[in-house]
Amino acid sequence: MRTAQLIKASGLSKDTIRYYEQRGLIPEPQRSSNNYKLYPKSTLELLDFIATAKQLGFTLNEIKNTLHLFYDEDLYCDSAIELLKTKLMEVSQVIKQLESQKKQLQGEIKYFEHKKLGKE
Amino acid sequence: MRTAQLIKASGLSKDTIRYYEQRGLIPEPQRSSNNYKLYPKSTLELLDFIATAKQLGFTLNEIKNTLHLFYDEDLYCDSAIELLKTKLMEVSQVIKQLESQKKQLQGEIKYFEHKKLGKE
DNA sequence: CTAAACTCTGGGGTATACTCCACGGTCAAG
DNA sequence: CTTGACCGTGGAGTATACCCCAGAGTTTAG
Repeated sequence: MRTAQLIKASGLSKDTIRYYEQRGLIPEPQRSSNNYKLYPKSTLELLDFIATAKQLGFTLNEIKNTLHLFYDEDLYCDSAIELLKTKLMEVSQVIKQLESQKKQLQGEIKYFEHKKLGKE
Repeated sequence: MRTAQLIKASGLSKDTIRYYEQRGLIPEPQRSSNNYKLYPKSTLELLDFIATAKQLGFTLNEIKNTLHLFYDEDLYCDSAIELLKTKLMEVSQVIKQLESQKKQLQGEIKYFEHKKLGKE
């Protein structure tokens, strides 16, 4: 498929696709005689894989290091599980930090509300 | 106080302080005859204010727009409360997103663990 | 045949919060 | 008087994930 089709099918912009190419997330496509890019179907699946991984909180770099899971998914349940668990811990960690931040914010709000009462 | 003292007292690097100056978060200090910077005490308090606001999740831009609260704190309980509540909602929102992300991750892990069992 | 649509490339810009480097002036100690 | 600590400046670099623009070739519809 050509660029336009891939754009439509993936929902990504040309620049994003190009960027992924430059970053080595998707393979360099073949070219037709006029130098237009010709993507194999697998690229679309790969873009979906990337989108999913992004949703799960993986960065493009992390995804790049995980591409073997896409190409050889069946062989690497263990690595996949490990990666997912690591990311799960990271996410949980961030949530914890944010929860603490939330508490601090609530504390500050109380402080100012109290102060305000004192003034009235 | 001179730069070195402010660095020690605030725990920030010279570059960070300079950056805050450039961004307009702290006022341009006076200069001694040799062109050395001379910070008033208030700058240190201001840096503490900034540090607190950062901890609460405010960006430098947001903090900059909030500086009147530092300079005139008593007069603006309402604005402070409003800002804090807005930020609280933002943080809560991010937490929600992360919670959903966490669930997705747990789902993926289950999927791969199930798959793994099927193979054994 | 021409204008519009499609495609390619290189390169710059965005936002965030700094860090680091190099060059040069200034000041205190020995 | 020299050496090292201190101070100042401008400007580049970092990481992330793109977006936007301009210039130029290609193809398709009318």
